[in-house]
Amino acid sequence: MTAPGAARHTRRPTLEEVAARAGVGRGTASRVVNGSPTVSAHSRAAVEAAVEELGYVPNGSARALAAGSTDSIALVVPESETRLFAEPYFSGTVSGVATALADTEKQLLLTLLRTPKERERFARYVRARRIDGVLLVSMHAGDPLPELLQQYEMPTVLGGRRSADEQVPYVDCDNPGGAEAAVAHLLARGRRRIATVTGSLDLYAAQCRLEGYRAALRHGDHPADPRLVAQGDFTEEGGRRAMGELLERCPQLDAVFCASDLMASGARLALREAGRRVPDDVALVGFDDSAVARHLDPPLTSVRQPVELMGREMTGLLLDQIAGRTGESEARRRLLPTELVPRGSS
Amino acid sequence: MTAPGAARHTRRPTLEEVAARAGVGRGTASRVVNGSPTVSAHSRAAVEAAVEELGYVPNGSARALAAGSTDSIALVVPESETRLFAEPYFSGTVSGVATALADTEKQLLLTLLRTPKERERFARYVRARRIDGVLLVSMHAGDPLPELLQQYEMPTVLGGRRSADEQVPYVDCDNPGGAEAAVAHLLARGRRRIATVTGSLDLYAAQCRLEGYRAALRHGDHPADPRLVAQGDFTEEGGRRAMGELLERCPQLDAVFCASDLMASGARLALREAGRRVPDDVALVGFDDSAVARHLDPPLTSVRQPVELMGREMTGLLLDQIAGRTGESEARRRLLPTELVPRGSS
DNA sequence: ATCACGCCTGGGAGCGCTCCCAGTGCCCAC
DNA sequence: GTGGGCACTGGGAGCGCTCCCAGGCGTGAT
Repeated sequence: MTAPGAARHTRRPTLEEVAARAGVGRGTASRVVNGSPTVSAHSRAAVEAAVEELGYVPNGSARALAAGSTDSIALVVPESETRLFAEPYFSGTVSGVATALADTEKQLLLTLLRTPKERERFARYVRARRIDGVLLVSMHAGDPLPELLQQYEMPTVLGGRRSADEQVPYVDCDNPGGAEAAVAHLLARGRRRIATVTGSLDLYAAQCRLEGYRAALRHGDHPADPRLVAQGDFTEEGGRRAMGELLERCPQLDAVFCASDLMASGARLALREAGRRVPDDVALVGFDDSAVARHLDPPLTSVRQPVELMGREMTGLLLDQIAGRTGESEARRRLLPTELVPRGSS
Repeated sequence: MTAPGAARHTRRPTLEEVAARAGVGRGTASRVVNGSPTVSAHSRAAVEAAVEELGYVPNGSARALAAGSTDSIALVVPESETRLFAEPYFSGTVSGVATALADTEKQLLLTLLRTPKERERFARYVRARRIDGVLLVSMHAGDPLPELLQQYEMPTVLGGRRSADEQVPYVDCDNPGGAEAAVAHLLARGRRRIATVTGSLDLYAAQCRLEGYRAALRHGDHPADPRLVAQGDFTEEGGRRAMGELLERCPQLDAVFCASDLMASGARLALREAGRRVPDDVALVGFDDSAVARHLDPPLTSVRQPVELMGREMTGLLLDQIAGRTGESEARRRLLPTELVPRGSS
């Protein structure tokens, strides 16, 4: 955080003034400030000195207007901030994005869309070209925002698809594979009556995890019993309630795969209330590998998503798009692997 | 989220084009768009129709350049995103700020400052006048950022003071009072050997809560025993470790006031490991009244901060500052009350 | 000497808005 | 009939930058 000594003007200096002081033209000054190579060493030094003495910082609005780019991108979360802050997925993504942006001049804006009013305002913000690109995270199946952004010709990357044939560039992780690995792991441990608590099924990720659960059973030549499937909503309370239903419907179940750690934590509560021991009576597996998983008693086996990496990849795709480096469609979507982390709960 | 039908141009329309279509001058068109009252009903209608037909949205950069304001404010968190997301304080603040901004045209930018590099970039962003004001949350005692922003003449409001004689406008809550109420409550319940786990003492809030603890003991004519004070760091693990120290130093303690719920949760773990029952053997009180408090077993008595309200107040002060409505110094700082929420742990 | 070519350079022409001033037209009072 | 006031309007002059074109000046080939 540098605070140039000479910067105590009320009016901030303009490029013109820098140029005058350096004894060069405005064009040359601009070239130096923007690192153009076609400037003589002499002029460059003079301008750099003037910039330093005057404490010059280019005016962002003017630059944006003239050049047509704002040097900022938005990370948009169409959720109440409660969920945002509860889930490790978001924090990891933010971290990855910030890391990828670290050696750019681009600024990250984190925007919550909680109400229709906020959505509308954001739409206006986009149309007013206040940002260069948008990262959309955790979009629900029918959400029209991505298409709206495309219509406005705003570069966009999704974190998580909305459906199998997502048209907008995206980064996603192998949800079915992760879920399948988790359930296969339970089968390998000799569990036979394996239940699942799903997430809100209007999220494609939740559907995929359910699909992975079913695939594992299929591949293990195991009958799928619809009574062993209960719907949660990615909250702890939802997990608890769903687990309660499962215990009522199928008291003899011996394992549960939950589509998120938070729900697994809720399920753990319900199991405790019902007097079931984990993992002795019932094995438990979650998804996300969040802090919750490590803090549970016993520690929760979980499926790790490479959230940080996803954030970085999303940023990469977006920067490509902004720069016009839009390769073939292959390069506009990315699928990252998940990994099972076995712990005491299974 | 409106998507005007006629908006399918590649080039977005300018004010000039709107004016031409409406058959008025640029000035009149601008007046209508900005809601100036001195426009005839006829012109207004014509311009509004043209805006609708063309799908006109004013260009933010041009507006910012001409008018000198960007219609966006930043909420800055100088912490790793891990802490940001773990603490209810932040989520409440974000919510309050967003609410206060809801019927403004201002956009909220959430910015993390994790590294010196990011701080520098943010400083440049501020100097480039990309935002109209800054909300700073959770600043450590010696942090120079607020002074830097003042030097850049950027309107600023702090969420939480850095010291007793904070010069920058701020909103804070009554930390000493809350802590004192918590400890007085423990005394009233007949506890006699009351320990405390403090937060990182480079945060003024942590010092205040410790001060409140001491004041309560003083007012209760109770000796203060330095062995009953252990330093934590606002994390769960820190709370656990501090509690361990306390149990070792003073096995006979019968109550603990923790400066945050997260630390109380860690303390709970340490107590359980040591075979102490809550509240029978040791009463436990936290601070924040977060979700953690309600989920603990038994539910945690805690001190509620009006976080949402704090966010709203901060925003109010900032908007006043931006609009130049800076009243006397009284109006530039605000202290909000805390409230004890008794639950099963005490 | 002449010309062509490269390297640098200055500054005009915008970018799309807001601000403001000088009108224009109209109505009412004298 | 004249003057003053009011309601509304058009468009010039910027805001501070980037883009780009025309030109100056040296160098080497002809």
